[in-house]
Amino acid sequence: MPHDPSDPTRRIEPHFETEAPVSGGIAARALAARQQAMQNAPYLEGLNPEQRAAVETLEGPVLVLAGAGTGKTRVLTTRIAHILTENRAFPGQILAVTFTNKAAREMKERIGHLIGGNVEGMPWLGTFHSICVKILRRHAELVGLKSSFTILDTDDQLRLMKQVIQAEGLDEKRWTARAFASIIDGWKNRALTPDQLPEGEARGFGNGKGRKLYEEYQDRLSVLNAADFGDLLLHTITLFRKHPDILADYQRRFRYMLVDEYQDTNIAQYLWLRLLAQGNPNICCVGDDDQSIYGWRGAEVDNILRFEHDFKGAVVIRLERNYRSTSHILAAASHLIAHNEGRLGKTLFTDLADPDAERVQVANVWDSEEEARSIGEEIEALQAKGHRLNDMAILVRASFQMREFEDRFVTLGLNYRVIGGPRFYERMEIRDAMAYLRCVAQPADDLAFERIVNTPKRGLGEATLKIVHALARAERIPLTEAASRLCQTEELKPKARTSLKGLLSDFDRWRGQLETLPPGELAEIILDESGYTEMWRQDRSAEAPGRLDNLKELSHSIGEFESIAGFLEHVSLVMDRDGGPGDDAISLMTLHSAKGLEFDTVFLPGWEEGLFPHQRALDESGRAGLEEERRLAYVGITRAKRRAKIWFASNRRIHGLWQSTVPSRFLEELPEDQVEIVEQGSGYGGYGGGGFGSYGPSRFDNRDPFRSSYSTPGWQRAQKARAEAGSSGRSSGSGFAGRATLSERGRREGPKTIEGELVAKSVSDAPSQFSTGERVFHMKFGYGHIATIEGNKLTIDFDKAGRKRVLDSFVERP
DNA sequence: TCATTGTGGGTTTTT
DNA sequence: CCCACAATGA
Repeated sequence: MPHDPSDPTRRIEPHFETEAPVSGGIAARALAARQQAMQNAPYLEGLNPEQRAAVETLEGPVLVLAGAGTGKTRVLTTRIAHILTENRAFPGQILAVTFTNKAAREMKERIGHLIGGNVEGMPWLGTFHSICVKILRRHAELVGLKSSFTILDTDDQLRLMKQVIQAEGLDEKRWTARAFASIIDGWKNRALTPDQLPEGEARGFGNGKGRKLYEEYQDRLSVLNAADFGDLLLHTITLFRKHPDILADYQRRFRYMLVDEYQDTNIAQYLWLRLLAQGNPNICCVGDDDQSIYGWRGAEVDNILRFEHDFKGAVVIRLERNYRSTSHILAAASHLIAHNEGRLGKTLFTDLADPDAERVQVANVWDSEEEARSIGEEIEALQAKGHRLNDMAILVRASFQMREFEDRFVTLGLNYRVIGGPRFYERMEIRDAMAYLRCVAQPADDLAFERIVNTPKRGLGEATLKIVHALARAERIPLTEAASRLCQTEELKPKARTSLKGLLSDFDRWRGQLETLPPGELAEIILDESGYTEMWRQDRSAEAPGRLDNLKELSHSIGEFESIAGFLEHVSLVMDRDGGPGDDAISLMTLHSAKGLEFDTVFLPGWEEGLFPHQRALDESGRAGLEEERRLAYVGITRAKRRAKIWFASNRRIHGLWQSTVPSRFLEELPEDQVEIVEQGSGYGGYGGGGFGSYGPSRFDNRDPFRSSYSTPGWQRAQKARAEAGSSGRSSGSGFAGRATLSERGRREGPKTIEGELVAKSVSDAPSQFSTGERVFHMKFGYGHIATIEGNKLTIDFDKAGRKRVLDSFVERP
């Protein structure tokens, strides 16, 4: 631990040596410290009594049940500040675990603010995984790895599993690598090593070969000196179990333990925590059982439900005072979540009286298209009243729902931002580039080698690779090693041999530059000399320029690291997405990725049976699945600070087929008093209007006279036709608001907008007047080049705004 | 080695 | 319906 006197954290360190004070006058000392803290601990000010209790109850197990918006992070960070200020422990004696890097970063930052200094001295604040890596690097040999082990990403895992499945001679279609990956994941989430698998489960996969495959996979990992994400926890648990001395060491070290988002822990994480807490009961878990939405990836709500049972003498503190939302929103959310049985029970409340507060709104639309249109109108109306797009979000259940909104926003010229989705480090070109770097920095990295050996094409196809593989496996040596041996022999075709030789000597040359060149520069050299950048420059496809940009960005960010190795370590654990708030834009994301965020206005579309709650959750997990879906709804509503607006459509296209839908049961579970049923301003004619305004057993029933009795495909087609006729008809009748906004922007005259929409529907395959590559101008997005054309829909790479899909009627030649 | 056709699957995602 | 991926043929 650093003891630099200039280090600002220095002044918060205790006066004692390595052991924290546990005995001898502790009571007196604690009292004195507390009194001092009460007097001059600004960080305690403004905490409500429950928060304060959560901060000050330092000894023994504590469960803080922190409802949405009740100041959970504040409690966690203040608690750490409190431990430090009261001299209960060194920074290095506090273990604080989070799930995401983002959460860890935020905590570090906020602690820094609280105690006024940096928190470099908190080495054990991080994600479960990063802390495990830290531990494993020290004791790697004890779990069959070398300290330099690499961490595989999902892509590498899949390829490895595929090899294992092939090696066992199984049918790859019947037993896919993907399925195997999720099964192994499940095993690792429950901390099951191959020998611990229950017989039934072991037989369930791969014609009864499950255990064998798992063993093989683990074996391959260890030969590669690699670990997957699950291994990081699993190996640490194994380490702790097999080496009580090492465990005792960590138990002694961690005087205080804090866990964020405890409701998201899986069994392995729970066991990991329990092992550490056995030596020292000062564990504080913070979480909200009502926000447990990750059961499908191994999270055990039971962990939080059973806390008092698992940690004897636990104190449970409930944070129910909400600082985020209006009372209407809280009432709606509370009412809904009260329908869950498996919960510890909390009721959120707020003291903030807000006479202008809007009730939660529920609106019905004919189909998803009208849903998008109507939400678009609401957004524009709010915008006109001075609300910023940054303060609004659309939260969907499934990502396919996003497309309709994107299309709509593009037509409206409304700035939007999709949160989530494929991340920077998951893009193909970035993975390829990183594979090159891995080959150079880690010569034994077979997976990286395989990935790029023939990218760009250099005549090293399957045939060559097979030979290299055979030798590598026979000799148990890395592929690069096998390749270089083969270059000495006549086994390969001359062409392949020359090419392979060239690649290997490139690797050697770059390795020689590892020490001398700055990492960013070297990365660029590697990508250039390997021909990788050239490959994309030659590529005429629309994505190529973007990929080149990404590569540039990559070598730029490598420049910020000490070494390439340091960069790789960072990336394998910190798969952060880039991009901050940026311009004013509405956020579009799934309910899952909205957890932890908040917005003034939240739009919640798609509340229909089958979609939300999702049919598959019901089918696969029954009541537990339904409850998790309900928690997801709860998360969605509680994201809203001032306005929550829920939509459900009467018809939705599912797998290409139009289906009439039933309103979500969650709508019935909202409290009548806080909810307002809205007739869409966009005019909603006769459809379903009959059921509105009057509450009853099924207040959201559309009363469509046809729905219940007709469900043949032919009838559905007829309904669809009717919907389309209806929608354009409605547009002319009541779509004036939308059109006015458009023409105010000076884009098009009103009628043309409608024409545009009609055109979009009816003659979408008419040839466009534009051609690919042409430079065009768009009112909202500026200049750009046409990437692709489908009918009258253009995909354009804008200079500033990036790639967008727009209707051709909105662009013109410059 | 590449382009085309066929097939299957379609919820949520972090490390 | 639409996308991604795998097998197939030139």
